[in-house]
Amino acid sequence: MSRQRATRTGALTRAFFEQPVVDLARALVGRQLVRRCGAGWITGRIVEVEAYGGEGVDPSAHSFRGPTPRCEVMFGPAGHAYVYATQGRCFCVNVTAQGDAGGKAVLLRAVEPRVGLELMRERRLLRLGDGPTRRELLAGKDHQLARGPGRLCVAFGIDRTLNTVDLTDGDGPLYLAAAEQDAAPRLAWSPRVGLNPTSASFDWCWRAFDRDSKAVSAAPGEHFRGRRGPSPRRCPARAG
DNA sequence: CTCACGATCAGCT
DNA sequence: GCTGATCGTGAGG
Repeated sequence: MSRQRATRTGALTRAFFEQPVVDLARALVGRQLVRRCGAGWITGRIVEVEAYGGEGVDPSAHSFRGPTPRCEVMFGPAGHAYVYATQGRCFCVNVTAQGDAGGKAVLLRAVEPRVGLELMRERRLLRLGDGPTRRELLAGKDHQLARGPGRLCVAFGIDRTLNTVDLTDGDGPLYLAAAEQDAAPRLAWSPRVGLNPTSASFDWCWRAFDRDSKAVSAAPGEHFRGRRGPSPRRCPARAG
């Protein structure tokens, strides 16, 4: 899978992103997310993602009913950022997949911090009151800095101004780079987080995560009010 | 216009 | 571990 040529900055090339969306999801786990901040950098290792199947395929994709001003970028070329505000409080960042097929993208759900921890901590703390979450970060639980799609965007300074940016541009504000040399993650697959467990698409195991990372976020069904989903083991583990 | 929605935090049990 | 408050956008009346 490492036939992608590294550029000067190590940015992944367009061909990498032009894969079927579930394949792209699999391939993204273990790669590095790189955020340029002025003279400095923030980087981390992607440990959890979700594939979204696009127009007419996936009822939980923003693109299901076709392009809207919000999700338009999902209908463009592969390898661009789709950043949206989830009901106000947070942003989420997605990576667009094969551009000709209509609205397919991979949501980045969690990252293990590598470089720029101080800046990430500063950004997270800026938005917190004096509660348990603040105390956790001050106690050195760095795996919590970018655990979850909204927290990831806060830690990396990702907001709607980065919507549509080209993630293959190693000179840009945000891009994706090759994995560290050691890291072939042990992958597991599960239903996506936050779906109603009674919905048909709950059975699609389109969430991929690194079984060995503490930075992986919620279990499937955890955020769905009032009900617990079936165990992830119900999903056949797919070959990594 | 109203309504539903998802991720997070704080506060409580 | 659970619950309520909160926010911006899209969809429906």
